[in-house]
Amino acid sequence: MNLTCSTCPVRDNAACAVLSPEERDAMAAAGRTRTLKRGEMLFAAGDEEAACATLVSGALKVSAIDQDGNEQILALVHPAGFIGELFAPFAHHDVVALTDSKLCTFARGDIERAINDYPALARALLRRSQADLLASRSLLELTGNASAEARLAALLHDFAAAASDSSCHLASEFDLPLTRGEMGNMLGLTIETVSRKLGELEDMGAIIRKGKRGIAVRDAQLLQEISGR
Amino acid sequence: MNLTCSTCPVRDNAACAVLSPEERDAMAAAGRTRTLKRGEMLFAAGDEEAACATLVSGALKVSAIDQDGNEQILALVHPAGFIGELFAPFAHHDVVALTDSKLCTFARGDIERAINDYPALARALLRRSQADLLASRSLLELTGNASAEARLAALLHDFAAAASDSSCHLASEFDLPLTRGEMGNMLGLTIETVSRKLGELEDMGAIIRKGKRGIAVRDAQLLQEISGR
DNA sequence: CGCATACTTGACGTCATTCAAACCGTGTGG
DNA sequence: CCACACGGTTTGAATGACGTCAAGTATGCG
Repeated sequence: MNLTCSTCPVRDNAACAVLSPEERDAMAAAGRTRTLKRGEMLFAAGDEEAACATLVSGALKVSAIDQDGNEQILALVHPAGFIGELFAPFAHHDVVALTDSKLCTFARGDIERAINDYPALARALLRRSQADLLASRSLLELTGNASAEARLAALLHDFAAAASDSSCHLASEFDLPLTRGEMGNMLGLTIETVSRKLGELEDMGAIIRKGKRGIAVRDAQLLQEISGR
Repeated sequence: MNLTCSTCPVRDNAACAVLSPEERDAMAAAGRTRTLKRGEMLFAAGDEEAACATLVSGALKVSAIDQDGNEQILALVHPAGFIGELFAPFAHHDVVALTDSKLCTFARGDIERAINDYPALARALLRRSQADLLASRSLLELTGNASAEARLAALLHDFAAAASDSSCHLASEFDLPLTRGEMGNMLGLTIETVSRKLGELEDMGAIIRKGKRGIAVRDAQLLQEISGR
């Protein structure tokens, strides 16, 4: 399917926002939209012709599978995020949809050409890459020393912040984008520990579980204190 | 001190290698060399006027201090590496010299100007940033699930690879660039655990400790197996 | 309705941490 | 030269947090 940037929900936030209208039209001619259902894979570790993409809606996970078959989630991708290892000969990680998602994909060659032709695009991607680097290091910081409780509290805090439209306060209620197992894979914990600690956070009065995936923040202050930041 | 690119040991590998001679001269006029002694800080988390820099020789660590005062090492910087958060209003992490180091520093404004003026530089920094991102995710992968033994084995393997001039095999003998405590901070372990596991790796025949910091690789194959990759 | 998938809960084991003490190499001052 | 203090390291024993194994409980979907 061809791209229709004019109605794109992330056209002001994605990397392509820095392009002039003419430049964007040229990119749009090279790109294609693609939809992924929950669980579908965009590309796998080792793929040589992994496309690049901007996420338009939905959510993705970037994960690695170790030699025992355990998945480790390395990053989440939110709308306007860019996926693709530009200078690597093959993909290092799997990229999978967490929810039904819409993307705007480009062949590697087209992106490389665009980076050369449009300096502003290179700068925009550099900015995104640095943001991804910071996010990756935050996760590293979190999984490095913190207790299971603190890790989970921090993750919930992040989700609540991401689910809120305002950037300054938390959503009071939201749905978890990840299963217990995925949260465990992200934080270096087991399903059982995640489940138990969620219960304890509820007992402490920080959150309330609403069914399987729903979370209501009862005491944001407390949640933040437990997370240790 | 002014820069003398012609004798710079990393002039073919650092980001500035992509510049034309004239462009590089212009950059050199804006930059300054700086030396750091072991333990000296380049900048601290929160600094607003953190300079950017290319590491010429030595080694740096990028680390965060949590609210209990524990350091967590997020990344190591090797010669030709670039340091600096280009788009952040302030530094998020500390950067400290692990050994006596030589850098080539630039004011943030000068780097930003150069990125705008020289598209090739933006691309080179993008490439570096993506490499840093991969490194950060590797560390994440390592500290996520692996046992203390596997983490340490992987770290030693990486050091042995970094210490070798050839990119395809390990150095058979090298000095640890980090103290036990720093290795622990990097891997999410305590000093005591690092010390014990080093002993066990020696008992298993994977390595031989030569004094405090020296390591000889006795069985690279075994080391790799223990590391689980 | 019945199966599958995700989640919860409990009992128990294990690995890394914690606390404590001793050890080593190096530099310093008497 | 020796004593000694200091930082980094090693070693031991006890504790505890999280993992493992196993059983049981929703929730949803054909």
